[in-house]
Amino acid sequence: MEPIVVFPDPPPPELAQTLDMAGYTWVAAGSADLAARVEPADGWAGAIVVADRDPDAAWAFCRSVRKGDNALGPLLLLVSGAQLGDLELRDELFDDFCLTPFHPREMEARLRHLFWRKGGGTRPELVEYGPLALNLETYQASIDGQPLDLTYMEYELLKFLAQHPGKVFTREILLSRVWGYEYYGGARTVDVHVRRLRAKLGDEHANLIQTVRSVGYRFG
Amino acid sequence: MEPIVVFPDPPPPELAQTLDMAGYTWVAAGSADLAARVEPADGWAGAIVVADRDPDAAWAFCRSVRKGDNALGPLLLLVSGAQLGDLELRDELFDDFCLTPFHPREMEARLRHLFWRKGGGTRPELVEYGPLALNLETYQASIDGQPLDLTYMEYELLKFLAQHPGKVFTREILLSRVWGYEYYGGARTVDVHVRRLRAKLGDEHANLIQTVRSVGYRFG
DNA sequence: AGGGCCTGTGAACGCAATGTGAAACGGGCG
DNA sequence: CGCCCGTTTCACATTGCGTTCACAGGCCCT
Repeated sequence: MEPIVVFPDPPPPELAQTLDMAGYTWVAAGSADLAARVEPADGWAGAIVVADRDPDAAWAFCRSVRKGDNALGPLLLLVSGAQLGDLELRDELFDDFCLTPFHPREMEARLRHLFWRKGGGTRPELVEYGPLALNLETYQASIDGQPLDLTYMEYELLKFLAQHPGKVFTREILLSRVWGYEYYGGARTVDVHVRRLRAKLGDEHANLIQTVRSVGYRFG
Repeated sequence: MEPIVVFPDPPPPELAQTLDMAGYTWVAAGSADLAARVEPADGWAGAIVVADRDPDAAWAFCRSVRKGDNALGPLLLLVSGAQLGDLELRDELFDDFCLTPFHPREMEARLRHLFWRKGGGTRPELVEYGPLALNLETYQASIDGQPLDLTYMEYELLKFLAQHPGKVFTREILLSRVWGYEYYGGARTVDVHVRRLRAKLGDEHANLIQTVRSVGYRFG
């Protein structure tokens, strides 16, 4: 089995010990860049991200590793109880989570179950909503079966919105979740991307992205 | 959302309480037969099986419910730490598990994540009062199920009032709490917004916002 | 009944939030 | 180096809606 990539470097000793005891091979990486550089030819089996120490760095790692073109295996988060609320908007970033301090046997069980699920049923990684379909593997979007020619940011923005249909997001939230936490720039950038998305969606479906005045945008 | 089926009947009180608090509708079933008999037309949203009391019965329930021709939603197990080993050979029976005693917020997070993975639908945060419902995530208000087209300030004012039913607020208090502490403007602004709210609520429900002469307004 | 408050009502004003077009920026590639 | 594409920023147009005002109507007290 390919190794698991673990963030951060070094990981907490109890995590390292648990992984060793359970017989997993793993490699620690201090950043997504590093993880990509030392990635084995056949990819990582999955990732374990410790998020209770430096949450922002952990989320950034998740995002980067999930955006990689390689279809990364399951991603398991390690969070503190106080972070449970933070998970709400980040469902797409992880497959399972475990509270710290964790019981080694619980961690083992979760990892085993994650990898079992991975091997058993390969699901088509799709986001669908009405006539819209986003293929997360091929980075292709289509509406009514017609492929859309979206740029990277357009695709990412549409994906994020479509993953939370109905929910309203402020421009600031969108900037931090789609562009990245460290992004510092004008909020009007969002408007412009929304405009181009609407144009590419066509008159008929432009209203898939709705404006909520003095709040933000909503999909659906 | 369709109800969740819970085993056994009755479930542990803390589980029932957590589900209620999180806003899920659920039905307890003492056996798979019973669960099949009372199943709604559109199926169960998922299942929660408490396995720490009577493991054998719990496994039997899982097997039966999984064998049903209906594609049951996610199945979440509730197990004790001592049972972690038992999970190893039963990966196909469940989608996620939670250790007892469980933290309500962990349970909520797992349920949300399970249902998110299933269909993208998350449980909305609502403010409800009689026929009125305010969805805090989508910024949508509805009365008797009919959506209301409210502006931002109308929505905010109605939300504030509905969050404190029965309580009377002076115009000054409303201005400071809804508009903002630093707000400096005429108190008649409140009147106008109340009027438009009443108009949009319709004749039948206009009295949801009551005038308390020479004091202010009250909801309910 | 009458007068003083208080609230409801309709319309108009003005600003702030958003839409829109185009130009500047920046990085990758030939 | 210069071109191309995607992104960001800016300036301007537009419109939605929050605020204000004047007046009408109702309630309560004397």
